[in-house]
Amino acid sequence: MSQIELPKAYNPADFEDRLYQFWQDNDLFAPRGDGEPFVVAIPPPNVTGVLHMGHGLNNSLQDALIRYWRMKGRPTLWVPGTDHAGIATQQVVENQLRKEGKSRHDLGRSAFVDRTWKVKEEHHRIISQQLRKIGASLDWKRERFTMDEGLNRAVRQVFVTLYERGLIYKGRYLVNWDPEAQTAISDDEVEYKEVQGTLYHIRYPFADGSGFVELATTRPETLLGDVAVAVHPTDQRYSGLIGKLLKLPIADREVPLLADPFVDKDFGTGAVKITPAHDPDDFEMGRRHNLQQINILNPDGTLGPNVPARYFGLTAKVAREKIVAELTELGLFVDAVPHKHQVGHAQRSGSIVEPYLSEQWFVRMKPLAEKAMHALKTDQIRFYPKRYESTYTTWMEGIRDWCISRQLWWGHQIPVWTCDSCGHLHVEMEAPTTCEHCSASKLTQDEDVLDTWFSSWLWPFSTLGWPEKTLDFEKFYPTTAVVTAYDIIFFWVARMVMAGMEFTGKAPFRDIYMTPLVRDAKGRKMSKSLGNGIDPLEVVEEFGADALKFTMVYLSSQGQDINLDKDGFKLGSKFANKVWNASRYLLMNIPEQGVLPPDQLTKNGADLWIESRLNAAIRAVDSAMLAYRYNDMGHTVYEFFWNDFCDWYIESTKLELYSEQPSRRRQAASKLVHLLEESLRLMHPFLSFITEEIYQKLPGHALSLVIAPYPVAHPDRDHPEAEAAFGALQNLVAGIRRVRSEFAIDPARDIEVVVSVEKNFVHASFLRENRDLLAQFSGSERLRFSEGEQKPAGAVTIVNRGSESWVLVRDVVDLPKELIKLAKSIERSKDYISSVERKLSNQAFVNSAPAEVVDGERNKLVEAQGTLTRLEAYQHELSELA
RNA sequence: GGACGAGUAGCUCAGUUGGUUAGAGCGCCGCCUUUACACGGCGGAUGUCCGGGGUUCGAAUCCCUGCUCGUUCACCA
Repeated sequence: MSQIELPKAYNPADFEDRLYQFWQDNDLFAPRGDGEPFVVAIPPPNVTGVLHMGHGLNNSLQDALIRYWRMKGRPTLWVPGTDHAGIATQQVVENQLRKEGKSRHDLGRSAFVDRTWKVKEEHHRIISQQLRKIGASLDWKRERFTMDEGLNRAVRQVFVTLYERGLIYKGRYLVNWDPEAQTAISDDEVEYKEVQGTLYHIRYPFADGSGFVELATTRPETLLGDVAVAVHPTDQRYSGLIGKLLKLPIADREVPLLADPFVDKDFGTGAVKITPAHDPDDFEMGRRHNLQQINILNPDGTLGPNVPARYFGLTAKVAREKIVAELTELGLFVDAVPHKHQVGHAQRSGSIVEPYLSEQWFVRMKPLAEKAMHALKTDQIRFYPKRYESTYTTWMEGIRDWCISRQLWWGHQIPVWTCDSCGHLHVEMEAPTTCEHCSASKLTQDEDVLDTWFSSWLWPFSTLGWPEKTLDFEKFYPTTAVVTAYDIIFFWVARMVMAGMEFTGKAPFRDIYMTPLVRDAKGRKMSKSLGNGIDPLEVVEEFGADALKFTMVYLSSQGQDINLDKDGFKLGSKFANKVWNASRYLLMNIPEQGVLPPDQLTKNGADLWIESRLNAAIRAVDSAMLAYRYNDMGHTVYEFFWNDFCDWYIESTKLELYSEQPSRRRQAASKLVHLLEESLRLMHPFLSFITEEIYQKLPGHALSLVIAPYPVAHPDRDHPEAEAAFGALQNLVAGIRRVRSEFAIDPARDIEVVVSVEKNFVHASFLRENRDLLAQFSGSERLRFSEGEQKPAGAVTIVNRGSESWVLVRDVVDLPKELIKLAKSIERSKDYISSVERKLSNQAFVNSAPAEVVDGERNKLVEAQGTLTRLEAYQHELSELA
């Protein structure tokens, strides 16, 4: 029969690239057809680097989703794109320059930006290549970049609109300052880490020489910016002293002692120094008391203006030591005690964040957050898993204004122009040529750029053409789902909902699936510094893209992080290998007279059983998809294909496949081909390349699996009775196999088995009809059914529900061993029976449990008692022998 | 300090509304190179479902409590 050959070894590298090219050449990733679209905008990777395993996971999961819905027939679109990643990308270029001994200022803004574009191009090329390698079915014609012309327009439009709505303002505030990147960053870009610091106790003398106030601080160097000392108004220790002046050492200023209820009486000495320009709390307190703000830092974090000359240019660390030394000399230093506290670090550069006074642009977030909360309350968005709702809500409730200006060159320059003559502000889409106020023609654009997230938060609609009313926007917005890691809820997900609600009046997507995080085998976060990351491309090279995707799907449960080393991908690779080999086997048995159409197939018990199992698998995948339960999808197809289809169904057909009669061979082979074809469609979202490669070899195949219909569960293929009957057959076979294994009977040796079935056992006739199958599976050509005969002496007895089987292995029976095992089985059986009996004799159970549960227990009891009877008879017989 | 999550087989973890004699993958043990697959087949062993209470006819599953880990948010100098 052998007609079609597949290479003996599964080698994904042989066909993956070719197939991806084929898919692209035929434009199969473009949305097609009518109906409700299914749309996902890719979380745009940063053009700073290359893809890491987080992308591997995330894009594998999206691809499975996209391919499934595409096969389901919905117009399906997955929009590709990348993010310019302001600080990160600028840093890459600055690091390059540093190696060349230059700074960005040596190049100048425009040359620097040009150079950054080149870095962008290079990384972009790699990233898009990588996404193709892992098989991501993105519609590349629609690819976008956060700084392409269309998105620039969207960004400007949003800035101008927010400004006009009074939601953007400029102001001089204390912001988080990254002294390394020398830019402001938002609150969300600050990561607090616990650091072992020191609490310094120091004294400030009263100006009139009447003693001193002792206070505690972790940052003595900020003394140079102090403008007051505060205590709690009801603090007895300081009553009567409020309002007196203190002489600030070193800085030689006089500062007042104030009362403010914010101060905690129980911390330190109950007195706190106030540095409004360098501490958020002090900033607030300074405003309440109308205090001066004295900035003492340069943009690079060294001490700068407003400090004594000997402190100029010192780093905070050095200045701190110097201050402590000077205070000691002055006799004002009391003590230094170890103190753990939280210190903010910049997410990107890792440097310690300085609260820093500067003029920045902010977005007023409360009104936006309210709309975004409304979207959740009205079920316009749904989180999977649901518990992330509270993360979202909590953040929205505590929202603070968003500092959006960055002192960088790489990014969207702020669309604000100031008139050189009169200082009038113009917030416009395009550069104005004359001042609307004084008609002067010289205007200067704000030098700063916008936070990267100010373009990312528009992603679901800006990529579809907004603010233009494009066909894509009309048809594909709002999108359906966003798939991303949970650590990005604040930065991206929440803000996208805000932007969607504010600018389009709609939530930008309905479903929010939070992926797990990939960690290393020890559960640590993968990071460059630890060197424990896994390169998804290496996984593709070693195991194939299908192995990558299948493993990721199989291991992604609801919200549980995945611990994995590279060997973990063997899971997917072994499964793909299994699919390969089973398919190879079936392909070499394609009937030479051609595959029979489904309506000419005659179905036996095993056929009905596998059909029913397939139906169940399809339903399980369908419901798992709706709930984003990836691991369920993976387990379902794995178990269906491997356990049901390969281990039982294919094995069951061998009898037919090797039959003397060509018609029987053709029947069996045809059924197998149809089932294989349907299985390939079932598995295509999870094993895209291998299923396509095999599908392309099937007789009568269509253009591609990518656009083939996903299998549908047909009620007329449900056969619960066939499933139960086949289950009984499987149990019987397992029993015989166990005996074979336990008695170490050579698999090649034919044994004699006699099966005695209870007359009224529901599956009695099924078992009899499938004698040949039982014989085949149990390796017993001579297997027969007893016709009222007695059990032959010395046979091993296998007790099943509704039957017992006698295996004639007189010579090899190890009586003592067999008796021990039997005793164990009997004990277990008795325990079980008594537990069921207890249940059934409990009136409360019988009365309150549902009838079907009670009936189920009754049936179990009857069966178990039958089983026990047979076990005991066997035991009796064995003891006679012994 | 708050919130959330986790604690189930040697390891990594499933276990959806309470009702299975508690499962998977890997690992381990035994047999088998049976004409698709040794990345295989067949069989096997291993669990006070973290501890303690409670609700219920019935709890790995619900409630309370304790312990241990993790994540995240938080202005305490």
